[in-house]
Amino acid sequence: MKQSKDIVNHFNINQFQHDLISWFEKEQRTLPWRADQDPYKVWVSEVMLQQTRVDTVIPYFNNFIQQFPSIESLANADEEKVLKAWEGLGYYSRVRNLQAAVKEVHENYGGKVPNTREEISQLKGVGPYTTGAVLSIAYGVPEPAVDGNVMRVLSRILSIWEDIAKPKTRRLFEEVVRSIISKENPSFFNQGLMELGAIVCTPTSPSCLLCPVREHCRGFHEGVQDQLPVKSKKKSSKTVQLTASVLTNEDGKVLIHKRPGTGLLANLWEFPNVEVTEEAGSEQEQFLAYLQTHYRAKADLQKPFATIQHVFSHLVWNIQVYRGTLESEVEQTSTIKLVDFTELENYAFPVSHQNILKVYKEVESKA
DNA sequence: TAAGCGTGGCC
DNA sequence: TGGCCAAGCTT
Repeated sequence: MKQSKDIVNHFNINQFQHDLISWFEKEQRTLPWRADQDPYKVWVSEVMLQQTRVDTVIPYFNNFIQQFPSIESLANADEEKVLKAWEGLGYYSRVRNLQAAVKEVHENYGGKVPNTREEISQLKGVGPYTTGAVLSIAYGVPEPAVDGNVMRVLSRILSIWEDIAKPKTRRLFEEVVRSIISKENPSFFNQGLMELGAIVCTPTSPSCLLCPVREHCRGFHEGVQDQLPVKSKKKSSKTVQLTASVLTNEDGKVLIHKRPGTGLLANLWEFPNVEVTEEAGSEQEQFLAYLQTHYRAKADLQKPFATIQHVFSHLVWNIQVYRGTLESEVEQTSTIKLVDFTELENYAFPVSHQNILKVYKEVESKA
């Protein structure tokens, strides 16, 4: 691994800072979280933007801030409503961690987001990137905020060939940023690097001819910008077979289940479902046995009305979906509910189960 | 360190 | 169309 000192040797730091920040001042996009530097709003936006596109985040951010405009309002909010506000955004542990961290700020920091690396980085869900982003953008502290954009942009500008998929490489880039960040305007420096990655120095086909820091770019001068950054591929995902059902009782109410508080889609609601295997008898038999043990419910299953595939980042669900009628009473608990269809909108569902409901309604309307 | 953790858009 | 990608964090 190279040393960051060697990497920035002969690099015109002052001119680079000036060119980058001037460009950002002129060309930055108008985004809702840039209206002010309220540390809480900066924080919320940074958490939402983790692994998520700007265009996707914008409506979620506006709605979330409208519902929970302050540290106090989010600290006191019902978790069910918080999850509902995050529904469809993915990586749901982000928002459970955010609320837990906001509660800590409310209780232990007088409702003020801490402004030191030591304090803020210890909050739940606040890692190295978010620490640097909030410190630099909200408080003007010259800390690195190294995300995928920054690694791509700097790997090209400085011709760095380390594998950016490795955790160790992020730490190298943090060292590099520490050695070139503007002490006068760390906010615009960090945001400028990210903005450049988002609209000019894109993953494929970077617009080098429009780049404000082209003169500083070793990758461009060497004609290797398309080979950078180096990023190893991750393993392909597994496929899981699931059987699920929309089960209604004689009152027309539907059975829903709350997922466990840890792991995939934690604390979200779903229609009853179980993983089925080749060996353990027919798919339908396995599902009926599951209903008996998990819900103490008997049901009359019709034929599957849909096959839904849902692709996650690390796995694929193939879901056979049955329509069915409950033939016994179901005891309701904190994780098992019988609700009217019109009430489903009060519960947060993963997209896969939103799709189950959508197809179910389409089939019902035709019948 | 590697794997788990969502979703939608893009070509 | 399936793989890749997008302002990462936790364990």
